[in-house]
Amino acid sequence: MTNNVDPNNLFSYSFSLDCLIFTFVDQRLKVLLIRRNVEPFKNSWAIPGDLILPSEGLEVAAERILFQLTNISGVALHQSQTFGEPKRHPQGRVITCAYYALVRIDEVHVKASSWANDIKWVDLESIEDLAFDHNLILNSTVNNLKQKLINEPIAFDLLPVKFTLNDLHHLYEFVYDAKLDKANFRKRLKNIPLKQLSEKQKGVKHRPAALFEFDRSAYEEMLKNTFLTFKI
Amino acid sequence: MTNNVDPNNLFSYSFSLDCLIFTFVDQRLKVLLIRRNVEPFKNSWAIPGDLILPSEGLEVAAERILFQLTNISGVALHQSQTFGEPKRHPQGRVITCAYYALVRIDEVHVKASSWANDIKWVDLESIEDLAFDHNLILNSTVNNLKQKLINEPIAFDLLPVKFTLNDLHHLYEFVYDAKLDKANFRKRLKNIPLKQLSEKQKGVKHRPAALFEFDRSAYEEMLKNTFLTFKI
DNA sequence: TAATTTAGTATTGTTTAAACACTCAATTTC
DNA sequence: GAAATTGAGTGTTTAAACAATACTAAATTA
Repeated sequence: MTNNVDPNNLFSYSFSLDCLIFTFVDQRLKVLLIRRNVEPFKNSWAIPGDLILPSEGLEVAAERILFQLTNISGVALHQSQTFGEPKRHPQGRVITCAYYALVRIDEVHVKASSWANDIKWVDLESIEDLAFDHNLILNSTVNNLKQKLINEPIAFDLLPVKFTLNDLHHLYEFVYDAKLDKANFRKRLKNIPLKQLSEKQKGVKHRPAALFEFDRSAYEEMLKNTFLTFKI
Repeated sequence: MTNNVDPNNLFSYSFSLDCLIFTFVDQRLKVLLIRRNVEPFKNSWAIPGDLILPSEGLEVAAERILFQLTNISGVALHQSQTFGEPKRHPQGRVITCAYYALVRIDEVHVKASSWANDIKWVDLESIEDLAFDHNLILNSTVNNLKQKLINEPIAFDLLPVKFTLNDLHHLYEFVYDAKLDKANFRKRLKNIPLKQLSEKQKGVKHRPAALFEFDRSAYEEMLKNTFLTFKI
Protein backbone atom coordinates (compact mmCIF):
# COMPACT_ATOMS: atom_id res chain seq x y z
CA MET A 1 0.00 0.00 0.00
CA THR A 2 1.52 3.31 -1.00
CA ASN A 3 0.52 6.86 -0.42
CA ASN A 4 0.29 8.20 -3.92
CA VAL A 5 -0.19 11.80 -2.91
CA ASP A 6 2.62 13.72 -4.59
CA PRO A 7 4.59 15.41 -1.80
CA ASN A 8 5.37 18.35 -4.07
CA ASN A 9 1.73 18.90 -4.75
CA LEU A 10 0.11 17.88 -1.53
CA PHE A 11 -3.21 19.28 -2.48
CA SER A 12 -4.04 17.70 -5.77
CA TYR A 13 -6.50 15.16 -4.30
CA SER A 14 -6.01 14.40 -0.69
CA PHE A 15 -7.71 13.68 2.54
CA SER A 16 -7.25 15.66 5.70
CA LEU A 17 -8.60 15.76 9.19
CA ASP A 18 -9.55 18.82 11.21
CA CYS A 19 -9.66 18.51 14.95
CA LEU A 20 -11.80 20.97 16.86
CA ILE A 21 -10.81 21.25 20.50
CA PHE A 22 -13.40 22.64 22.89
CA THR A 23 -13.43 23.60 26.51
CA PHE A 24 -15.87 25.44 28.75
CA VAL A 25 -14.54 28.20 30.96
CA ASP A 26 -15.82 31.51 32.35
CA GLN A 27 -19.33 30.39 31.45
CA ARG A 28 -18.41 30.27 27.78
CA LEU A 29 -17.61 27.59 25.22
CA LYS A 30 -14.15 28.11 23.70
CA VAL A 31 -12.50 26.55 20.69
CA LEU A 32 -8.78 26.28 20.07
CA LEU A 33 -7.63 28.01 16.88
CA ILE A 34 -4.21 28.28 15.28
CA ARG A 35 -2.73 30.96 13.10
CA ARG A 36 -1.47 29.44 9.87
CA ASN A 37 2.16 30.05 8.93
CA VAL A 38 1.92 28.74 5.38
CA GLU A 39 -0.06 29.58 2.30
CA PRO A 40 -2.88 29.48 1.51
CA PHE A 41 -4.53 31.67 4.12
CA LYS A 42 -1.17 32.42 5.70
CA ASN A 43 -1.73 34.30 8.98
CA SER A 44 -5.42 33.49 9.02
CA TRP A 45 -6.91 31.80 12.03
CA ALA A 46 -7.97 28.24 11.35
CA ILE A 47 -9.06 24.99 12.89
CA PRO A 48 -6.03 22.75 13.47
CA GLY A 49 -5.78 19.97 10.92
CA ASP A 50 -3.40 17.89 8.89
CA LEU A 51 -3.27 15.32 6.15
CA ILE A 52 -4.01 11.80 7.26
CA LEU A 53 -0.96 9.55 7.18
CA PRO A 54 -1.19 6.30 5.23
CA SER A 55 -1.11 4.13 8.31
CA GLU A 56 -3.49 6.19 10.41
CA GLY A 57 -7.13 5.58 11.11
CA LEU A 58 -9.24 8.71 11.34
CA GLU A 59 -9.42 8.73 15.09
CA VAL A 60 -5.68 8.15 15.35
CA ALA A 61 -5.04 11.17 13.16
CA ALA A 62 -7.32 13.24 15.35
CA GLU A 63 -5.46 12.05 18.44
CA ARG A 64 -2.16 13.03 16.87
CA ILE A 65 -3.30 16.54 16.07
CA LEU A 66 -4.76 16.96 19.52
CA PHE A 67 -1.55 15.76 21.14
CA GLN A 68 0.70 18.00 19.08
CA LEU A 69 -1.17 21.06 20.25
CA THR A 70 -2.11 20.20 23.80
CA ASN A 71 -0.01 17.25 24.97
CA ILE A 72 -3.29 15.65 25.87
CA SER A 73 -4.11 12.07 24.99
CA GLY A 74 -6.65 9.55 26.10
CA VAL A 75 -9.71 11.75 25.80
CA ALA A 76 -12.76 10.76 23.80
CA LEU A 77 -12.91 11.96 20.21
CA HIS A 78 -16.13 12.40 18.31
CA GLN A 79 -16.61 12.46 14.58
CA SER A 80 -18.51 15.48 13.41
CA GLN A 81 -18.91 15.64 9.65
CA THR A 82 -17.02 15.39 6.39
CA PHE A 83 -16.66 18.30 3.97
CA GLY A 84 -15.80 17.72 0.36
CA GLU A 85 -16.90 20.53 -1.90
CA PRO A 86 -14.55 20.44 -4.91
CA LYS A 87 -13.56 24.10 -4.50
CA ARG A 88 -13.24 24.24 -0.76
CA HIS A 89 -9.46 24.31 -0.96
CA PRO A 90 -7.93 26.79 -3.42
CA GLN A 91 -5.00 24.53 -4.33
CA GLY A 92 -6.79 21.34 -5.20
CA ARG A 93 -9.22 18.71 -4.11
CA VAL A 94 -9.07 18.20 -0.36
CA ILE A 95 -11.76 16.30 1.42
CA THR A 96 -11.66 16.81 5.15
CA CYS A 97 -13.23 14.97 8.03
CA ALA A 98 -13.94 16.97 11.18
CA TYR A 99 -13.48 15.47 14.63
CA TYR A 100 -13.86 17.17 17.95
CA ALA A 101 -12.27 16.67 21.34
CA LEU A 102 -13.46 17.94 24.71
CA VAL A 103 -10.83 18.97 27.21
CA ARG A 104 -10.74 20.42 30.70
CA ILE A 105 -9.19 23.86 30.90
CA ASP A 106 -7.37 22.97 34.12
CA GLU A 107 -5.71 19.95 32.53
CA VAL A 108 -4.45 21.44 29.29
CA HIS A 109 -1.46 23.54 28.35
CA VAL A 110 -1.56 24.58 24.74
CA LYS A 111 1.57 25.13 22.68
CA ALA A 112 2.24 26.26 19.16
CA SER A 113 3.57 23.66 16.74
CA SER A 114 5.54 23.51 13.52
CA TRP A 115 2.57 24.43 11.37
CA ALA A 116 1.12 27.07 13.65
CA ASN A 117 2.67 30.42 14.49
CA ASP A 118 0.25 31.11 17.20
CA ILE A 119 -2.57 29.47 19.02
CA LYS A 120 -5.44 30.71 21.17
CA TRP A 121 -8.72 29.89 22.81
CA VAL A 122 -11.54 31.82 21.18
CA ASP A 123 -14.90 32.52 22.67
CA LEU A 124 -17.57 31.10 20.39
CA GLU A 125 -19.49 34.35 20.53
CA SER A 126 -16.62 36.25 18.95
CA ILE A 127 -15.45 34.13 16.05
CA GLU A 128 -14.26 36.08 13.06
CA ASP A 129 -13.48 35.00 9.50
CA LEU A 130 -11.50 31.78 9.42
CA ALA A 131 -9.45 30.14 6.68
CA PHE A 132 -11.09 27.92 4.03
CA ASP A 133 -14.64 26.85 4.93
CA HIS A 134 -13.72 26.65 8.57
CA ASN A 135 -16.57 28.86 9.71
CA LEU A 136 -18.95 26.34 8.20
CA ILE A 137 -17.09 23.43 9.76
CA LEU A 138 -17.11 25.14 13.13
CA ASN A 139 -20.82 25.95 13.03
CA SER A 140 -21.81 22.46 11.98
CA THR A 141 -19.61 20.92 14.60
CA VAL A 142 -20.96 23.12 17.37
CA ASN A 143 -24.48 22.03 16.47
CA ASN A 144 -23.30 18.47 16.53
CA LEU A 145 -21.74 18.99 19.93
CA LYS A 146 -24.89 20.60 21.31
CA GLN A 147 -26.95 17.66 20.18
CA LYS A 148 -24.59 15.23 21.83
CA LEU A 149 -24.48 17.23 25.06
CA ILE A 150 -28.22 16.70 25.38
CA ASN A 151 -28.14 12.96 24.84
CA GLU A 152 -24.84 11.76 26.21
CA PRO A 153 -22.83 12.39 29.37
CA ILE A 154 -20.02 14.36 27.76
CA ALA A 155 -20.59 17.69 29.50
CA PHE A 156 -18.28 16.43 32.22
CA ASP A 157 -15.41 16.23 29.75
CA LEU A 158 -15.67 19.98 29.16
CA LEU A 159 -15.72 20.96 32.84
CA PRO A 160 -13.17 20.48 35.60
CA VAL A 161 -13.51 17.10 37.29
CA LYS A 162 -14.97 18.93 40.28
CA PHE A 163 -17.61 21.38 39.16
CA THR A 164 -20.52 23.32 40.62
CA LEU A 165 -24.10 22.90 39.53
CA ASN A 166 -23.89 26.45 38.30
CA ASP A 167 -21.12 25.46 35.89
CA LEU A 168 -23.43 22.83 34.42
CA HIS A 169 -26.27 25.32 34.39
CA HIS A 170 -24.34 27.81 32.30
CA LEU A 171 -23.19 25.09 29.92
CA TYR A 172 -26.76 24.02 29.24
CA GLU A 173 -27.93 27.58 28.86
CA PHE A 174 -25.44 27.68 26.03
CA VAL A 175 -26.66 24.36 24.62
CA TYR A 176 -30.31 25.38 24.62
CA ASP A 177 -29.49 29.00 23.82
CA ALA A 178 -31.98 30.02 26.50
CA LYS A 179 -32.19 31.12 30.07
CA LEU A 180 -33.07 28.10 32.24
CA ASP A 181 -34.83 28.30 35.58
CA LYS A 182 -32.42 27.36 38.34
CA ALA A 183 -34.77 25.28 40.48
CA ASN A 184 -36.20 23.40 37.53
CA PHE A 185 -32.81 22.71 36.03
CA ARG A 186 -31.66 21.20 39.30
CA LYS A 187 -34.73 19.03 39.48
CA ARG A 188 -33.86 17.61 36.07
CA LEU A 189 -30.41 16.76 37.38
CA LYS A 190 -32.01 14.37 39.87
CA ASN A 191 -31.88 11.74 37.11
CA ILE A 192 -28.17 12.24 36.47
CA PRO A 193 -25.72 10.34 38.68
CA LEU A 194 -23.72 13.10 40.36
CA LYS A 195 -21.66 12.66 43.49
CA GLN A 196 -21.71 15.60 45.88
CA LEU A 197 -18.31 16.17 47.49
CA SER A 198 -17.78 17.51 50.99
CA GLU A 199 -15.41 20.01 49.45
CA LYS A 200 -16.69 23.48 48.54
CA GLN A 201 -15.91 26.11 45.97
CA LYS A 202 -13.03 28.44 47.03
CA GLY A 203 -12.09 32.05 46.43
CA VAL A 204 -15.53 33.47 45.84
CA LYS A 205 -16.90 36.43 47.75
CA HIS A 206 -20.26 34.88 48.56
CA ARG A 207 -21.64 31.61 49.86
CA PRO A 208 -19.50 28.91 48.23
CA ALA A 209 -21.28 26.33 46.08
CA ALA A 210 -20.93 22.60 46.64
CA LEU A 211 -18.62 20.73 44.28
CA PHE A 212 -19.81 17.68 42.37
CA GLU A 213 -18.30 14.87 40.34
CA PHE A 214 -19.94 12.84 37.62
CA ASP A 215 -20.44 9.33 38.98
CA ARG A 216 -19.41 7.28 36.01
CA SER A 217 -19.75 3.88 37.62
CA ALA A 218 -23.30 4.68 38.77
CA TYR A 219 -23.96 5.76 35.21
CA GLU A 220 -22.74 2.43 33.84
CA GLU A 221 -25.00 0.62 36.28
CA MET A 222 -27.91 2.76 35.26
CA LEU A 223 -27.37 1.75 31.64
CA LYS A 224 -27.35 -1.93 32.57
CA ASN A 225 -30.28 -2.08 34.91
CA THR A 226 -32.86 0.19 33.38
CA PHE A 227 -34.18 1.50 30.14
CA LEU A 228 -33.37 5.00 31.27
CA THR A 229 -31.28 6.98 28.88
CA PHE A 230 -29.17 9.98 29.73
CA LYS A 231 -30.88 13.22 28.86
CA ILE A 232 -30.39 16.76 30.12
CA MET B 1 -6.58 20.13 -10.63
CA THR B 2 -5.91 16.54 -11.49
CA ASN B 3 -7.08 13.28 -10.09
CA ASN B 4 -3.87 11.54 -9.25
CA VAL B 5 -5.46 8.20 -8.41
CA ASP B 6 -3.81 5.67 -10.70
CA PRO B 7 -6.61 4.12 -12.75
CA ASN B 8 -4.76 0.79 -12.83
CA ASN B 9 -4.53 0.74 -9.08
CA LEU B 10 -7.71 2.41 -8.03
CA PHE B 11 -7.35 1.37 -4.45
CA SER B 12 -3.97 2.64 -3.41
CA TYR B 13 -5.29 5.68 -1.50
CA SER B 14 -8.65 6.83 -2.54
CA PHE B 15 -11.92 8.21 -1.42
CA SER B 16 -15.27 6.60 -2.04
CA LEU B 17 -18.88 7.19 -1.19
CA ASP B 18 -21.43 4.61 -0.13
CA CYS B 19 -25.07 5.43 -0.60
CA LEU B 20 -27.57 3.58 1.57
CA ILE B 21 -31.07 3.65 0.14
CA PHE B 22 -33.93 3.01 2.53
CA THR B 23 -37.63 2.55 2.19
CA PHE B 24 -40.41 1.42 4.50
CA VAL B 25 -42.84 -1.18 3.24
CA ASP B 26 -44.85 -4.05 4.73
CA GLN B 27 -44.23 -2.56 8.16
CA ARG B 28 -40.50 -3.05 7.77
CA LEU B 29 -37.49 -0.91 6.99
CA LYS B 30 -35.66 -2.13 3.88
CA VAL B 31 -32.26 -1.27 2.47
CA LEU B 32 -31.17 -1.64 -1.14
CA LEU B 33 -28.16 -3.92 -1.59
CA ILE B 34 -26.21 -4.91 -4.69
CA ARG B 35 -24.30 -8.05 -5.49
CA ARG B 36 -20.75 -7.18 -6.49
CA ASN B 37 -19.50 -8.46 -9.84
CA VAL B 38 -15.84 -7.60 -9.28
CA GLU B 39 -13.17 -8.55 -6.80
CA PRO B 40 -12.72 -8.15 -3.94
CA PHE B 41 -15.80 -9.68 -2.39
CA LYS B 42 -17.09 -10.71 -5.81
CA ASN B 43 -20.65 -12.04 -5.47
CA SER B 44 -21.01 -10.69 -1.96
CA TRP B 45 -23.88 -8.41 -1.13
CA ALA B 46 -22.80 -4.85 -0.46
CA ILE B 47 -23.96 -1.29 -0.04
CA PRO B 48 -23.82 0.52 -3.39
CA GLY B 49 -20.87 2.86 -3.64
CA ASP B 50 -18.28 4.28 -5.96
CA LEU B 51 -15.18 6.41 -6.05
CA ILE B 52 -15.84 10.12 -5.93
CA LEU B 53 -15.06 11.86 -9.20
CA PRO B 54 -12.68 14.82 -9.12
CA SER B 55 -15.38 17.33 -9.92
CA GLU B 56 -18.03 15.95 -7.61
CA GLY B 57 -19.02 17.19 -4.22
CA LEU B 58 -20.00 14.48 -1.77
CA GLU B 59 -23.70 14.98 -2.13
CA VAL B 60 -23.43 15.03 -5.90
CA ALA B 61 -21.66 11.68 -5.83
CA ALA B 62 -24.40 10.28 -3.61
CA GLU B 63 -27.02 11.58 -6.05
CA ARG B 64 -25.25 9.92 -8.92
CA ILE B 65 -25.13 6.53 -7.24
CA LEU B 66 -28.76 6.82 -6.22
CA PHE B 67 -29.77 7.72 -9.74
CA GLN B 68 -27.81 4.93 -11.38
CA LEU B 69 -29.65 2.36 -9.30
CA THR B 70 -33.11 3.81 -8.98
CA ASN B 71 -33.57 6.55 -11.59
CA ILE B 72 -34.59 8.73 -8.69
CA SER B 73 -33.29 12.24 -8.24
CA GLY B 74 -34.28 15.23 -6.25
CA VAL B 75 -34.68 13.53 -2.91
CA ALA B 76 -32.94 14.68 0.22
CA LEU B 77 -29.63 13.03 1.03
CA HIS B 78 -28.21 12.81 4.50
CA GLN B 79 -24.61 12.34 5.49
CA SER B 80 -24.14 9.51 7.92
CA GLN B 81 -20.53 8.91 8.85
CA THR B 82 -17.05 8.45 7.41
CA PHE B 83 -15.08 5.21 7.78
CA GLY B 84 -11.34 5.18 7.36
CA GLU B 85 -9.68 2.29 9.13
CA PRO B 86 -6.42 1.64 7.23
CA LYS B 87 -7.26 -2.04 6.69
CA ARG B 88 -10.93 -1.74 5.87
CA HIS B 89 -10.29 -2.40 2.18
CA PRO B 90 -8.06 -5.38 1.35
CA GLN B 91 -6.50 -3.74 -1.71
CA GLY B 92 -5.38 -0.44 -0.26
CA ARG B 93 -6.33 2.62 1.64
CA VAL B 94 -9.91 3.59 0.92
CA ILE B 95 -11.68 6.11 3.07
CA THR B 96 -15.41 6.09 2.52
CA CYS B 97 -18.15 8.49 3.41
CA ALA B 98 -21.64 7.06 3.93
CA TYR B 99 -24.74 8.92 2.82
CA TYR B 100 -28.31 7.78 2.95
CA ALA B 101 -31.37 8.48 0.85
CA LEU B 102 -35.01 7.88 1.73
CA VAL B 103 -37.31 6.80 -1.09
CA ARG B 104 -40.95 5.84 -1.47
CA ILE B 105 -41.47 2.27 -2.55
CA ASP B 106 -44.28 3.30 -4.89
CA GLU B 107 -42.05 5.79 -6.70
CA VAL B 108 -38.97 3.69 -7.29
CA HIS B 109 -38.01 1.04 -9.82
CA VAL B 110 -34.64 -0.45 -9.10
CA LYS B 111 -32.33 -1.73 -11.80
CA ALA B 112 -28.95 -3.41 -11.82
CA SER B 113 -26.04 -1.39 -13.14
CA SER B 114 -22.61 -1.95 -14.63
CA TRP B 115 -21.00 -2.71 -11.31
CA ALA B 116 -23.81 -4.77 -9.87
CA ASN B 117 -24.95 -8.19 -11.04
CA ASP B 118 -27.99 -8.13 -8.96
CA ILE B 119 -29.89 -5.84 -6.66
CA LYS B 120 -32.53 -6.34 -3.99
CA TRP B 121 -34.40 -4.80 -1.12
CA VAL B 122 -33.43 -6.50 2.13
CA ASP B 123 -35.39 -6.47 5.32
CA LEU B 124 -33.26 -5.00 8.07
CA GLU B 125 -34.13 -7.89 10.36
CA SER B 126 -32.51 -10.37 8.01
CA ILE B 127 -29.20 -8.86 6.99
CA GLU B 128 -26.41 -11.35 6.48
CA ASP B 129 -22.66 -10.89 6.07
CA LEU B 130 -21.85 -8.05 3.73
CA ALA B 131 -18.68 -7.10 1.88
CA PHE B 132 -15.94 -5.04 3.57
CA ASP B 133 -17.08 -3.35 6.79
CA HIS B 134 -20.52 -2.80 5.35
CA ASN B 135 -22.32 -4.39 8.28
CA LEU B 136 -20.72 -1.77 10.50
CA ILE B 137 -21.59 1.00 8.08
CA LEU B 138 -25.17 -0.21 7.85
CA ASN B 139 -25.65 -0.47 11.60
CA SER B 140 -24.19 2.95 12.27
CA THR B 141 -26.27 4.49 9.55
CA VAL B 142 -29.49 2.91 10.77
CA ASN B 143 -28.87 4.38 14.21
CA ASN B 144 -28.24 7.69 12.57
CA LEU B 145 -31.47 7.41 10.65
CA LYS B 146 -33.46 6.47 13.75
CA GLN B 147 -32.14 9.50 15.56
CA LYS B 148 -33.10 11.76 12.71
CA LEU B 149 -36.57 10.23 12.40
CA ILE B 150 -37.25 11.35 15.96
CA ASN B 151 -36.13 14.92 15.49
CA GLU B 152 -36.90 15.79 11.89
CA PRO B 153 -39.86 15.31 9.56
CA ILE B 154 -38.23 12.75 7.30
CA ALA B 155 -40.53 9.80 8.03
CA PHE B 156 -42.72 11.07 5.22
CA ASP B 157 -39.92 10.51 2.73
CA LEU B 158 -39.96 6.79 3.53
CA LEU B 159 -43.72 6.34 3.20
CA PRO B 160 -46.03 6.81 0.23
CA VAL B 161 -47.21 10.41 -0.10
CA LYS B 162 -50.60 9.22 1.14
CA PHE B 163 -50.20 7.05 4.21
CA THR B 164 -52.29 5.78 7.10
CA LEU B 165 -51.60 6.57 10.72
CA ASN B 166 -50.91 2.89 11.13
CA ASP B 167 -48.05 3.13 8.65
CA LEU B 168 -46.51 5.85 10.77
CA HIS B 169 -47.20 3.84 13.87
CA HIS B 170 -45.28 0.83 12.60
CA LEU B 171 -42.39 2.98 11.47
CA TYR B 172 -42.00 4.48 14.93
CA GLU B 173 -42.31 1.10 16.58
CA PHE B 174 -39.25 0.26 14.54
CA VAL B 175 -37.50 3.50 15.51
CA TYR B 176 -38.10 3.04 19.23
CA ASP B 177 -37.78 -0.73 19.00
CA ALA B 178 -40.87 -1.02 21.20
CA LYS B 179 -44.57 -1.57 21.02
CA LEU B 180 -46.36 1.78 21.19
CA ASP B 181 -49.90 2.29 22.47
CA LYS B 182 -52.18 3.26 19.62
CA ALA B 183 -54.24 5.93 21.36
CA ASN B 184 -51.22 7.59 22.94
CA PHE B 185 -49.22 7.55 19.74
CA ARG B 186 -52.04 9.31 17.96
CA LYS B 187 -52.24 11.94 20.67
CA ARG B 188 -48.57 12.72 20.09
CA LEU B 189 -49.32 13.21 16.42
CA LYS B 190 -51.58 16.13 17.34
CA ASN B 191 -48.44 18.31 17.27
CA ILE B 192 -47.45 17.19 13.78
CA PRO B 193 -49.00 19.00 10.83
CA LEU B 194 -50.84 16.23 8.99
CA LYS B 195 -53.59 16.78 6.45
CA GLN B 196 -56.41 14.23 6.53
CA LEU B 197 -57.65 13.39 3.04
CA SER B 198 -61.22 12.48 2.18
CA GLU B 199 -59.79 9.47 0.40
CA LYS B 200 -59.62 6.15 2.22
CA GLN B 201 -57.40 3.10 2.17
CA LYS B 202 -58.45 0.57 -0.52
CA GLY B 203 -58.31 -3.20 -0.90
CA VAL B 204 -58.36 -4.16 2.75
CA LYS B 205 -60.85 -6.61 4.19
CA HIS B 206 -61.85 -4.50 7.15
CA ARG B 207 -62.78 -0.92 7.88
CA PRO B 208 -60.48 1.21 5.71
CA ALA B 209 -58.22 3.68 7.47
CA ALA B 210 -58.14 7.36 6.56
CA LEU B 211 -55.25 8.54 4.40
CA PHE B 212 -53.05 11.44 5.44
CA GLU B 213 -50.44 13.68 3.89
CA PHE B 214 -47.66 15.55 5.62
CA ASP B 215 -48.51 19.25 5.46
CA ARG B 216 -45.16 20.70 4.62
CA SER B 217 -46.25 24.31 4.29
CA ALA B 218 -47.93 24.20 7.70
CA TYR B 219 -44.69 22.76 9.00
CA GLU B 220 -42.68 25.66 7.57
CA GLU B 221 -45.09 28.10 9.19
CA MET B 222 -44.76 26.28 12.48
CA LEU B 223 -40.99 26.71 12.35
CA LYS B 224 -41.32 30.43 11.72
CA ASN B 225 -43.97 31.33 14.24
CA THR B 226 -43.14 29.28 17.28
CA PHE B 227 -40.31 27.76 19.19
CA LEU B 228 -41.85 24.36 18.69
CA THR B 229 -39.56 21.78 17.23
CA PHE B 230 -40.60 18.66 15.42
CA LYS B 231 -40.43 15.61 17.65
CA ILE B 232 -42.19 12.24 17.45
C1' DT C 1 -78.15 -10.21 10.03
C1' DA C 2 -74.55 -11.41 13.04
C1' DA C 3 -69.69 -12.06 13.59
C1' DT C 4 -65.21 -10.39 12.80
C1' DT C 5 -61.60 -7.21 12.26
C1' DT C 6 -59.32 -3.15 12.47
C1' DA C 7 -60.16 2.13 12.86
C1' DG C 8 -60.50 5.54 15.94
C1' DT C 9 -61.84 8.07 20.61
C1' DA C 10 -62.86 9.20 25.70
C1' DT C 11 -61.63 8.82 30.49
C1' DT C 12 -58.81 8.46 34.37
C1' DG C 13 -54.86 8.61 37.29
C1' DT C 14 -49.88 9.58 37.28
C1' DT C 15 -45.72 11.88 36.05
C1' DT C 16 -43.29 15.60 34.37
C1' DA C 17 -42.51 20.44 33.67
C1' DA C 18 -42.95 25.84 34.24
C1' DA C 19 -43.39 29.70 37.19
C1' DC C 20 -42.30 31.79 41.17
C1' DA C 21 -41.55 32.50 46.02
C1' DC C 22 -38.97 31.50 49.51
C1' DT C 23 -34.86 30.18 53.02
C1' DC C 24 -29.80 29.64 53.79
C1' DA C 25 -24.83 30.62 54.40
C1' DA C 26 -20.94 32.89 53.24
C1' DT C 27 -18.62 37.72 52.58
C1' DT C 28 -18.65 42.68 52.85
C1' DT C 29 -19.91 46.98 54.88
C1' DC C 30 -20.87 50.00 58.42
C1' DG D 1 -20.45 42.67 65.96
C1' DA D 2 -24.89 43.66 63.46
C1' DA D 3 -26.92 44.55 59.09
C1' DA D 4 -26.69 44.34 54.23
C1' DT D 5 -25.47 41.90 50.14
C1' DT D 6 -24.82 38.12 47.12
C1' DG D 7 -25.47 34.07 45.14
C1' DA D 8 -26.67 28.95 46.86
C1' DG D 9 -30.21 25.98 47.27
C1' DT D 10 -35.38 24.27 48.13
C1' DG D 11 -40.77 23.96 48.22
C1' DT D 12 -45.27 24.78 46.33
C1' DT D 13 -48.71 25.46 43.03
C1' DT D 14 -50.63 24.88 38.55
C1' DA D 15 -50.75 23.18 34.05
C1' DA D 16 -49.45 20.16 30.57
C1' DA D 17 -47.85 15.58 28.94
C1' DC D 18 -48.02 10.65 29.33
C1' DA D 19 -49.57 5.66 30.29
C1' DA D 20 -53.17 2.43 30.78
C1' DT D 21 -57.44 0.87 29.61
C1' DA D 22 -62.06 0.68 28.11
C1' DC D 23 -64.84 1.90 24.87
C1' DT D 24 -67.45 3.09 20.04
C1' DA D 25 -67.42 3.00 14.75
C1' DA D 26 -67.32 1.26 10.06
C1' DA D 27 -65.98 -1.71 6.81
C1' DT D 28 -65.92 -6.92 5.16
C1' DT D 29 -67.10 -11.82 5.61
C1' DA D 30 -69.98 -15.86 6.91
